Amino acid sequence: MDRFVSTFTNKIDAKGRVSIPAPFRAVLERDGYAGGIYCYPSLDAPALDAGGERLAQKIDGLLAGLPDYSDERDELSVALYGDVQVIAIDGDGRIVLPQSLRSHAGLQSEVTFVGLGDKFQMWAPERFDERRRVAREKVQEHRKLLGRQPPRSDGGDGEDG
Amino acid sequence: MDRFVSTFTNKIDAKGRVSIPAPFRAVLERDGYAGGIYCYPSLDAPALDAGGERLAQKIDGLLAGLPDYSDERDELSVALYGDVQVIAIDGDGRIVLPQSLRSHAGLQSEVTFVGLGDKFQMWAPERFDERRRVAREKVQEHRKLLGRQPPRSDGGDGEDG
DNA sequence: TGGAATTTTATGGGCGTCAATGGATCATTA
DNA sequence: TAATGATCCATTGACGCCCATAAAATTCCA
Repeated sequence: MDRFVSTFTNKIDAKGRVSIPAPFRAVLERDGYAGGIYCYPSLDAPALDAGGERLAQKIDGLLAGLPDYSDERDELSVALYGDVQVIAIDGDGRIVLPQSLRSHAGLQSEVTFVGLGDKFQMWAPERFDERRRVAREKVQEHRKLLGRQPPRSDGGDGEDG
Repeated sequence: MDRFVSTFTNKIDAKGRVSIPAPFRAVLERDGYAGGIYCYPSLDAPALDAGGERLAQKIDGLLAGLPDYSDERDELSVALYGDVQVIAIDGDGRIVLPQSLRSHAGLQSEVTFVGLGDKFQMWAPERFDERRRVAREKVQEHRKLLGRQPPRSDGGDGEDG
């Protein structure tokens, strides 16, 4: 299993250090950890996106499809690479987030790590709670669209919620 | 195809551990147990939903159709993954539920495990009794509509811890 | 068929390990 | 030398792992 899953909340200490949850570290190592994680402000949320080598390769893959020196490629590479920071993990599994990233996510004393499969996000706990509320509503909508079919002989997905 | 069926009630011990009913464990193992069960708050009930790899694949399947780095994917993956916790099963078939999940379901000293086919739910026994009572009434109404009478005297349905 | 022996389960507790956190020491550089 | 950052060390609390016990179910045998 080499996907980021589950959520964890850790503290930021007086020096600005945060422990990356051990399960996430394990994923990063298996992913081919190369000295640092890739971290950037989420495009559509007050949070930070982060990941390892696989995430970096995915970003590369998106650019690969576009012709060199096209406007799209320039714009997209600025959007994708422009704010990316490579952050080192210390011997105890901790990172220090630069001020610019911290302010984007409004991080104060705690960080909630949210596994999203190929990458993970870092949130201020309060903001994540709010987002989660919204997210649950959206899932309910999807559930109405996808699930909730009359039970077939197969049984299928009761999806009772 | 192995499915989660029946209900069982087990105790939460002083360390917060609960035994997963042996029949459910058997289903999880045949399902390709990979180190933990996937668990999240039920969307429309004071309970927890849980399952094994098959449930995880269902969640992944919802995301599979969406392009990487689209807004939809980001939002939906937060929605789907955000609440999910991966919970390890110890050598004796027990799990420890995080505080956040316990409070959603109001779990105190006992947990009622309810099989729902592809997944199962965890309830506080009192709350599940209430839910079951409502469900039975609805079933009775259906029977009347279908012109069938309950064949047996029916009483409690055993199956408890 | 009935009862004894054996296996499976649920539950409780002890203990060692590891992760998270805080603090100290050392290096680096302005 | 002061300040900043990086590496190392220490504590503590949680968690994983092991064993013990009792109850229940299952198997086995007379």
